[in-house]
Amino acid sequence: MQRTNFGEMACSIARTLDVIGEPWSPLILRDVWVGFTRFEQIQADLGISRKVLTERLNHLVDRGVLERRPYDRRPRHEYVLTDKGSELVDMLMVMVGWADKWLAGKAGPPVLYRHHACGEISHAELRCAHCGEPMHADDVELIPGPGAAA
Amino acid sequence: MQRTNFGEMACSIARTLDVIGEPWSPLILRDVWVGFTRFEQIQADLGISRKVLTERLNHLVDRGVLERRPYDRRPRHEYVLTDKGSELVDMLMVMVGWADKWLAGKAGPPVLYRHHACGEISHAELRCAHCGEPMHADDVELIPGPGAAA
DNA sequence: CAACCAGAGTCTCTTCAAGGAACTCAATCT
DNA sequence: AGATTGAGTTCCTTGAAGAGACTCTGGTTG
Repeated sequence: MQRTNFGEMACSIARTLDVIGEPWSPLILRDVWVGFTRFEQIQADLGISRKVLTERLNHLVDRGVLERRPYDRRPRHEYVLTDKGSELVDMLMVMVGWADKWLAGKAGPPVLYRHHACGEISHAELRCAHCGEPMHADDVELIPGPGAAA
Repeated sequence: MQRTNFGEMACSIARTLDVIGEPWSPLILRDVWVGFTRFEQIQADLGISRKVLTERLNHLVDRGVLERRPYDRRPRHEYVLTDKGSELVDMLMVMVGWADKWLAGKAGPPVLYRHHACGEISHAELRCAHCGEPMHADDVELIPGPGAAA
């Protein structure tokens, strides 16, 4: 789908999009996260074309986000999140929080999240890794980093 | 691009993807966030086709993520983030944090973020809105919510 | 006042990805 | 031996992305 090569841009957002920047990839990660780990399960759950699912899984494995793991002597495998992939789930949780606030409508959110540490139904919010205070769009100033374009 | 209608799925991730689920939209939001607010600026910065940029901007305005605002009596406008759009920037900050950790390579991150509250170079991390403890992929249990499919 | 210019699109055409459906292949169950 | 199942492949059609030229509107310049 991507004709443009986002991976080469000197932009961390573009680089992330090079890995999961078309709509199926986040949904595939979600499925693996919640326990749909096999090809047929994911295909049936999402209704994605088998061809596209094959491509996306290969891509995600290539990029080190998923790992293909045999669960039988037969040609049978399941897909599991690597550490790298697991940290992408943070992004999914932010998407969920946003959609639950702005798009859920009268029916309310389809899924709720219980936090193990406190046992409460909650959602994720962004905090500064340094001081712990909230960190949103207007709370930061952008400055060029070492990998900035020349 | 999307042949599949993600907006109708009972999944908050799919609903978010219906709004910004192809690769250009997050980059457009980033541009508006950092101050490229006019059509020509965004087009030149991203190298996106004018046709596609027009489509994406209209879509983002339709969904209430951006607002089209005249800055002259002539047909001249700029695009600004609404509150709804501003909260999507949270997602972009998580993408940035992930790419800076896993994809930046030797050169290091292209952009750094200084947090106004503490003045330090930092990045965003996810905390439970209820107890303030870290909240990642393995820290939550998913349970059906009121808007779950029947 | 005519000519020129800039911003913000629209139109057209080509190429490539998504969707859908049928087919393959290996190993196991009956 | 034949049917079944998981996990893909292959082929075809449709539609979105990309590139570039064209348009339209209201200033600005000579």
